[in-house]
Amino acid sequence: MFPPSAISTSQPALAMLARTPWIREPVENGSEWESGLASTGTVMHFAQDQEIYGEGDDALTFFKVVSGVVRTCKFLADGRRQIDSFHIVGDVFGVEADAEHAFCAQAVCDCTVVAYRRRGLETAASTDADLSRHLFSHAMRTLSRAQDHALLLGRKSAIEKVAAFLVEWAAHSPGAVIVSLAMTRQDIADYLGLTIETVSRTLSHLERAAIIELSSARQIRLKDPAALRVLNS
Amino acid sequence: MFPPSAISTSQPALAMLARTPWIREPVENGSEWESGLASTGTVMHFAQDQEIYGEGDDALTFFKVVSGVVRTCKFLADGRRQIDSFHIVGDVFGVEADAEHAFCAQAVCDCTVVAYRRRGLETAASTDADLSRHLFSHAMRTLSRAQDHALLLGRKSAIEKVAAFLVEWAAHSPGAVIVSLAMTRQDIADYLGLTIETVSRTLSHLERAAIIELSSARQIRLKDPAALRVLNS
DNA sequence: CGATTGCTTGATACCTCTCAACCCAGGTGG
DNA sequence: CCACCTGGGTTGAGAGGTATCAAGCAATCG
Repeated sequence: MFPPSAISTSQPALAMLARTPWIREPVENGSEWESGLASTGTVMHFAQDQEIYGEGDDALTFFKVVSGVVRTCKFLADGRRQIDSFHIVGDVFGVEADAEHAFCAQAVCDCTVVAYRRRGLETAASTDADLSRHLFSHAMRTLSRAQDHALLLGRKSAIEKVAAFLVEWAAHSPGAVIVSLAMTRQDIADYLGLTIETVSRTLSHLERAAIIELSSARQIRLKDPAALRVLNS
Repeated sequence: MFPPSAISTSQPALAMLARTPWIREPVENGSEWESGLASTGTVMHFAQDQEIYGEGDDALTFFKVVSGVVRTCKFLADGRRQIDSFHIVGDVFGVEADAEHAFCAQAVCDCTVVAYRRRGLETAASTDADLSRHLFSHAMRTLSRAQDHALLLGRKSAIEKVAAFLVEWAAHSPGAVIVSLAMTRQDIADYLGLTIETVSRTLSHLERAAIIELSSARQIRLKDPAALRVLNS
């Protein structure tokens, strides 16, 4: 699961992360958690496309993104892939109810994560009602995203899917004129249930319609965000 | 939300339901819960296609199916529908993290449910670690189903989708030779991200391949369950 | 440089949708 | 009892959207 090279035992002071107040980063002077979680987070680095954990691996740890982007995905026997979610800074992933990870997690680009021991979370949650509420609400938010995603996959056309993706991804950098994509067309396609060709064609289509502008393949200017939102039905 | 006719104040002794030990049915002699939840479950009946709650309704209650089948679904602005899940006896639905229901819930056929006050669950969970663990695990199981569903919607062909549906639904009556469908072709189509015609054609196709036999439209004999499972990749 | 990788574009195939007709079972009313 | 109606389901013909196969382009990297 963890290539030795990926593990860093150092615990630098990390910038405050906004998303998950119920999980603190390891702090400079020790490994105690504000929430009372008596577990040490381990900072780890992964290179692009490196696997963080595989589908079916023992779920002994869960993770929080410090920098970069992580994707979680499932595969069919013949290799077809469905990306469930892209995780950005502050996002927690790999929390499971079962003993095994239901997904595989990979680095979309070079990234840094903190790994936490699952046992620590579970024992802490059993006595800390507040933490336990946070855990539940994390699960429910993840669920809600998965359900919206199912609506997209089951009932939206290619152009609606791509528009939804752009709107969702743009929300991560509010106010920005240009959206920077960390992932390849293949990632986008596997997230939206399309092929790379259809993604590419659809982006070109949106550009011809003067709704977006492809400064480069990964740099997209949203010229008409309202039009994109309309496509989200 | 609740058509007055649907509410029954009587609380008959209900058969023991296996699925959710963390939520008991109201018992004959009172309304106390074994789990310590000090809230009364209200037995309610709904006719086929009747709405139990709508998308965006205040999530003041959640439900457990006593008999019949319930579907939870979302809609796009133009009416396209995606069914998230079919709920059968013992299933809990309508548990939310937000103030509002994320879905709409409707009766697939005439059915009976018990409605529970959400507040009761929440206050009980705040002091009962075990209940709170059950709540979390319920959320995670629902999440896991939603994620498998997303893989199906995004990456499977029509025949694989239908096969998956039959296998999943057949699992509800293990050992049975004939699978009884409670839902219409439209329900199946909206669950699988297909049209009714494609569902119908695919079932005919499976029948011609001697994998199933349509005793009637809603009664399906699985002649070759192994073949169905193979189609699930 | 050549090789590689990611992306775009074109031609064509094919799967699923759309539109339409028809069938069938069940219910209703004459 | 039968004619009729209705709703759900099936089937066919054709259209259309997305996939597939293939070629070419640009940027990056040995």
